[in-house]
Amino acid sequence: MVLAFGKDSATSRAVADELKEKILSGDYKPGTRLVQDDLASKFKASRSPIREALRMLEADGLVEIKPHSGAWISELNLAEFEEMYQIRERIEPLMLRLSIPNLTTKLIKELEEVLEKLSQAKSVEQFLKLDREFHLLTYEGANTTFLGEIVQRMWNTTQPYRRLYSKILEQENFNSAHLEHTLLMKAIKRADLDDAERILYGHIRRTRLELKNNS
Amino acid sequence: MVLAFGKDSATSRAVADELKEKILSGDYKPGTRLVQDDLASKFKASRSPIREALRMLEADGLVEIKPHSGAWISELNLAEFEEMYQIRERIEPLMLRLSIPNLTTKLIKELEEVLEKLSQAKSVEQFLKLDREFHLLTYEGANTTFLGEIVQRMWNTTQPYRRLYSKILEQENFNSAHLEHTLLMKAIKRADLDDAERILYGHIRRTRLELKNNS
DNA sequence: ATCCTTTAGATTGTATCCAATTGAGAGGGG
DNA sequence: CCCCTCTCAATTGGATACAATCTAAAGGAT
Repeated sequence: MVLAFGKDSATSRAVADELKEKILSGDYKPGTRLVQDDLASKFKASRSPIREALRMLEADGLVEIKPHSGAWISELNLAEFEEMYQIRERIEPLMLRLSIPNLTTKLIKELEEVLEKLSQAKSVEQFLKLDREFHLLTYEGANTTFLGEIVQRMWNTTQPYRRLYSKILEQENFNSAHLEHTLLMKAIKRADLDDAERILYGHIRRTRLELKNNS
Repeated sequence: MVLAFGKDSATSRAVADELKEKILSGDYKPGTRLVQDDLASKFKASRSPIREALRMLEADGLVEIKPHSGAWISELNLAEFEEMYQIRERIEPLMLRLSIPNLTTKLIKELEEVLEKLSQAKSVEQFLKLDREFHLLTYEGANTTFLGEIVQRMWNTTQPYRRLYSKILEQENFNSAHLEHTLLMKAIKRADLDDAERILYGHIRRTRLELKNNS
């Protein structure tokens, strides 16, 4: 074992975390085959922890395992991407509702700073990173067991594709996004649960439809 | 939605399926510790496939694994149970909307038969079984990749608790449920997506609130 | 040339052995 | 009497060896 980074010293967890990083950052691309022996030698471990790591990534939706055949980094077609967004439309507003009452002033200040940076983002890469940070921060107050996991999994698996599809979106989209983010911020600050839900729903929905129309 | 009882010959999958059955049927109860050696001798296999099976069950939300410590059958407290229902309120109406346009006449006939049996159910056990069958059948037309998995996972992890909590519900609850089921059936038959969504949302929500008030 | 069958190599699945970690109980100090 | 530390048995995590299975290329028949 060479890594020993994650929170528990288990090698399998460390391998899973490292692979996750590489997939989310776009380093490993969807459709890539993951061969256990290769990973084992790359991480200087045996295949046992590698296999466990692959199972963990499967649970995160990042990897697909076909029995007796192999493991591949999950691929989404446009229909599946749309499905994810439809699910997000329904559950992220709920998560936001559960979160807002528990947001501390410190978190709200942080949110405003991220929003400010987001409004000045120049590259697509930077926009994606800050957009993710902003939205996940708004959920920080939600004291949930399962919803947070589901939401995070959605963001994870769609991540490489947001990067891909962002390039086909017009500047106009980013303008709309900024306006919606600003409205969302205001609704959060006055703790208007219904309004916040509605704005977020519209925000995700609009993005989904723009993607559909531009593809 | 395809129920896809995995038909790959891997023993790890077989073990996972068998354990899943036992947990869902209430044979193995939440909180029970699963010791790898015991399972290995029980299934007459080595620990390797057992460990893989446990990882699969973890992905299904049926088991929790603590590093270097062990695996336990997932437990839900009331708050978590409520959270699950809140999630279901949001996503099952979506799944129903996606399903209805693709429901065949054969499926609708089947639905009506289940509904008829459901209205005559005498025992709690029978009611639970038929209720599950009815609802999951209404989703059969949904041609989804992820939503079906999420929904099924929700039904799975809450299963032992529906059995538990059903006993504290009044007869009145079952009457309401029957009326709602009938309304839902009608909405499905006339393919009224909005109405079907609304009825299902209310159905799940009412159940959640009744549980909250009676606990 | 195309399709089917065969077969060898690569890869995944399982068994077994050893190492690392946990946690419960014994024993000593406050 | 309580609490803290230490030790050891039980259990999980990882490495290695071997078996089962899949895949793709080669060869033969139509």
